[in-house]
Amino acid sequence: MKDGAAAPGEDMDVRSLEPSGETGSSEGETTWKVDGREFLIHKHNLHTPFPIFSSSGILQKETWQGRIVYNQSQKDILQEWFKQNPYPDKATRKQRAKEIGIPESKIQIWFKNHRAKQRRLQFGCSFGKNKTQGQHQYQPWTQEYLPKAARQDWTPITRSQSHTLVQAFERNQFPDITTRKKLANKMGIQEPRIQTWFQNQRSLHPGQSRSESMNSLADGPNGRPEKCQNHKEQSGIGILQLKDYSQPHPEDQKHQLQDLEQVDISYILERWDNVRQALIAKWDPGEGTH
DNA sequence: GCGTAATCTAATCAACA
DNA sequence: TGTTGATTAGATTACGC
Repeated sequence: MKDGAAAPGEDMDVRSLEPSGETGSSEGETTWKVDGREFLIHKHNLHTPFPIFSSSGILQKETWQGRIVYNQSQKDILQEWFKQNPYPDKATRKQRAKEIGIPESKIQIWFKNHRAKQRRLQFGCSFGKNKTQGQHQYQPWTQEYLPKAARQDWTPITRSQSHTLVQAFERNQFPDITTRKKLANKMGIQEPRIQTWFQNQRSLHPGQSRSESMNSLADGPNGRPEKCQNHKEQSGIGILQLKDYSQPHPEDQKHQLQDLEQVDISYILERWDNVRQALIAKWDPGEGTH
């Protein structure tokens, strides 16, 4: 854990957020000192009304869910279970999840990624390039473990729940983890089921692309939103990111920020707007606000 | 930079009305 | 039997070390 960084899924107390002045850097860049840490602000990041911090910053819970880092003992256990059965059914996954304190959906993801890894190891990187090959043709494990077609825990979705989901889908076909969790809590359905529902709906109703769901304010130089792939260069400094895949509309984004528990979002928005206005005046005096 | 958790689409299966 | 929730693979993205 880096100093000052929140643990995955853990919110910092933004009430202590206190912009303490800018420090100059290169042209079109400045840093915003917040609570002892520095956040880099790029000139082209100023036209979003809602600051989105990188994972090294404050509001991590945006598009990318903070990833779990399994410890060695958890990995050992998972690998041992994988040897026993690379396709555990839902009941088994739930049981395993309880035993090592990892959500069942994460167990499922781990097994899926591990199967892919095993295939790569066995067949090399070229494996999977030819999609005409049968889906289960190259399993490195024995036939007895081929995936069962068991669909346990069928989740009936009521009419009112469906209505809520459809409304959410119409607003945004690519809800982020925060939105999915909010929906899950609201409807009493597990978040992975929400995710599955949206995936199935996107298959049934292809229309809005992922990029179309992005905030129009977040358009990059080519009229398309910037891809969020600069984290590797950030190394310890937060960036107020302009883009977020799954924010279709500023109002939705505001609602999502408001949903961040324990966060006085009006405070951070107020501060952000002050900084933004000051920087726009500095960098684009003639442009004014958006 | 690499390993890998998380996410996507597409195909398919199977429970349910 | 059609609809729809669940699961899979492969590809890809992005985070942590």
